[in-house]
Amino acid sequence: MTTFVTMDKLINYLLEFGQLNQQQIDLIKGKIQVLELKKGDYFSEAGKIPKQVAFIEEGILRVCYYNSQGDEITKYFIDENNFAVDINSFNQKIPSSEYVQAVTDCTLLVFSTESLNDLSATIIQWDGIINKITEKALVEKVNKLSPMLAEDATTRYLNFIEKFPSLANRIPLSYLASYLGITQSSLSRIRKSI
Amino acid sequence: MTTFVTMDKLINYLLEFGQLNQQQIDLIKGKIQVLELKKGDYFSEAGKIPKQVAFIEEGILRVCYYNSQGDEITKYFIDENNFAVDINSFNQKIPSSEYVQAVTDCTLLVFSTESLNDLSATIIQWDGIINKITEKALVEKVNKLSPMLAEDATTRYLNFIEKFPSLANRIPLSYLASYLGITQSSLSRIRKSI
DNA sequence: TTCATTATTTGCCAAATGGCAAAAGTTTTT
DNA sequence: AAAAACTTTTGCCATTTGGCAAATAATGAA
Repeated sequence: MTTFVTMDKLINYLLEFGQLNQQQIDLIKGKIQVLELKKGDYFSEAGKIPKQVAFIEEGILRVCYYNSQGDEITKYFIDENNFAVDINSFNQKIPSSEYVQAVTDCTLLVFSTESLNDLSATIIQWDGIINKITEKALVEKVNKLSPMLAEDATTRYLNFIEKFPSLANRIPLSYLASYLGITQSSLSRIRKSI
Repeated sequence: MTTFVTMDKLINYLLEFGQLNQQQIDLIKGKIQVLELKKGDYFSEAGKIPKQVAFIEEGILRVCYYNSQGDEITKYFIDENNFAVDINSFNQKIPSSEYVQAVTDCTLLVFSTESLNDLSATIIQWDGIINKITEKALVEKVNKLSPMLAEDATTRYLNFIEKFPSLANRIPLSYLASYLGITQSSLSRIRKSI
């Protein structure tokens, strides 16, 4: 199945962080590979060195890992109009310790390492744009996580619903419970109590 | 009181992220202002637009804010050999929502906005180095915060002690309790139980 | 030193969350 | 449709943490 993808979301997103002329935009579009993931598919896996960066055109991904007790922990969810990559592993070219998995069917716009290198070498503003995007994404993650510690589980759940209204009842309890830092049965009880 | 400061820690730290020749190093050193803070002093305050970036040569800072209920929350601690700045407010030149306070007496190496601009314009590698440092610091924060949600308060406290062995009993309970996401009395009980 | 102030600990009880296993509900496979 | 596999809910009880106020300890000022 092929889906028509305009890439407008991506281009508009990039333009928020710097100017690009039409020639540069066309160059960028030419580097992109469209990747459709079905719910449950993995975009990248622990143990492998990530070789791609994805912009989420449509859908929701989650980043997860296994902790020292062997529990699968959802570190965070990433939604539409954001980039997904294990930035540390990608930059340092070391095996990732995380999985990136499609929580819903997704349309991803994928850049390979080589494409990114080309863009970096060709478009003078590229690195600056990417750095701004990276920084903003990380700051957002910190600002999201930090207050969660002070909130009780019900509040964390309500905040999740607010951010991902369509998701709460359509993903496995385990994804959400581990993200919220509670057990599945506690989450089930919280749901009932609301 | 004037303290002799070699700035070696800073230079070595910068060199981890990129190469610099002696001339560049001297230029950087010339832009630095040494700032001594006493325990409790503020490096920057909420409501103000941050105009400085600090490298912690000696001591420990904390970043804190007031939540919607008016509680003072310690967002994180920053120790020696790290930069401190409310990066969002600094870059966007908007008033900060956070305080940066000395938890112990500190020796800071301070760059002003203008100095940073000069260095950025003069040293070709500067932006790259700063971006790498920024990214690494933010990734570390995410990786630190994320597992805390899944740990119980005692584990979080033990991890804190491990990272800041000298601090646990020398700072107000309130700093630490709000960082750990528990009340002061809970922290007091956890302390006793260990 | 003494008083005043502030920080920490403690007691008491309530609320939140965990652990485990069984029951109920869903989905997938045959 | 039935069976199997998997997910979610629930019961029961233990543990953790919170809330509040009083007691104690530590700190700073007069």
